[in-house]
Amino acid sequence: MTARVRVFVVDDHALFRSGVKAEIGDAVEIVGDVGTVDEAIIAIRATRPDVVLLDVHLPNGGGRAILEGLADDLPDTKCLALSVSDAADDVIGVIRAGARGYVTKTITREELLDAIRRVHAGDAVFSPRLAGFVLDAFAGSVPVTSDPDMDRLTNREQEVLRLIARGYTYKEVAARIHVSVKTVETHVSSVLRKLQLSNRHELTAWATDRRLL
Amino acid sequence: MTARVRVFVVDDHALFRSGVKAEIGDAVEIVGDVGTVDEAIIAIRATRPDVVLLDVHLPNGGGRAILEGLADDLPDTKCLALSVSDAADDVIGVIRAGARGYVTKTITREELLDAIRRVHAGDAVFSPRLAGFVLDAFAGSVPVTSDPDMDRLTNREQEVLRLIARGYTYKEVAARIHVSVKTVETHVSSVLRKLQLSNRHELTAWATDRRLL
DNA sequence: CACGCCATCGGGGATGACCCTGGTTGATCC
DNA sequence: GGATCAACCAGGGTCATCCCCGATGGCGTG
Repeated sequence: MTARVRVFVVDDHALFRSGVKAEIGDAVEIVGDVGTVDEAIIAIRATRPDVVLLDVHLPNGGGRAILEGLADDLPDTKCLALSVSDAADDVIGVIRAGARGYVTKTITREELLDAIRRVHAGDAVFSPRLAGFVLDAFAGSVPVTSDPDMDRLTNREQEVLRLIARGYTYKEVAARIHVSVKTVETHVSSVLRKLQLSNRHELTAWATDRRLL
Repeated sequence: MTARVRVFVVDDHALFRSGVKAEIGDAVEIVGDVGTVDEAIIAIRATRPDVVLLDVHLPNGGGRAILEGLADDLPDTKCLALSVSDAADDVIGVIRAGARGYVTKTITREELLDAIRRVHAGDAVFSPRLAGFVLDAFAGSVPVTSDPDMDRLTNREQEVLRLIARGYTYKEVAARIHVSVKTVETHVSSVLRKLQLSNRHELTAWATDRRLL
């Protein structure tokens, strides 16, 4: 390792940033540290660090906002999410947004340095438990968290909902479940009202969100 | 660790299975080993091991066939893919099928034992480089391998396509790109004709398939 | 310069989507 | 036995979707 890894720190707690700098500032080069999303996007573009240590929970959008703000502009800059949270939603969200690793703040100095080096080398780094969340989401095994909205629909309404969401016309749905088009219209209206949606496109989006297809 | 982890080995090379048994048979309990997909599904159901060491490349479907054959019947049995291949497709495929880890056969005895214990504990285990493949696929950063169908559309048509696929009405699209509703209709017609689709619902499905949203 | 392609717009029309206000039947509950 | 609700159906209306026909101007290519 000839040159030290250039690291940028984003966290809304100045004390935490100081802690990171004090702990690992001798082993890596801290090229900057900020506490807000907007500052981060500007400063990261300017300094082009090797690795960004990114707090997941920030005002104004959090780490995801930064990842999305940077988009694909900096292919050589890897982001390592660093959070107190070990919630699945946080992990999955930030990974979807493009982070290359996720570790919790309980990490030790040595583990953090190792994680930074590995992310910089192109590897993905995880607290093992958290990797499980990602895999579950990836395999699609999060089976829809029992749906209160869906329960408010009658059986027939749910049946119609599924067909409509797949793009069938009212006429096709009517033929398929052997009722009149008018009945289908009635059911669709009920579904839209109960789910507070305004048309079948939103309904399709709603259904795909919940993987009901 | 009071009881030894119960491990089942699936690999079409008997020599390799012997090697695994010789190497780690003292540290874990090898409850069985087979070389074919069909035998594996039967024997794994019967022995209910804690961890299955699973070769990815097998005759008759490979490791994925076994994972799919077992489906969710054995929630307490974790599968650790073990392969000579470090190809992204292999890794992603077997993870999608439900494997909880993937390591290459270059692994050392100690690393393998550690991987087995961690998978058994519910963690996900990866050779770091391979984890990157999974994350890339998960973040959807495989940006659609250059789309011949899409290329046949003009810029304006692609723009309209994206908006229509998101559920905007013709009127809303017209307002957004500052043209008349009639122009939007024309573009949509062209898109539907060129892509050989018959309505906007199929268009939405087509677009989500390709992750154009 | 003629030709093709793109982008823009229009008329007219058939069908679909969505809403509103009705109605009947049958099951269930108190 | 009245109240409630799911499921079914109708008439009539408005707007959206999608198709047919057509037109104009710009822009690049042979």
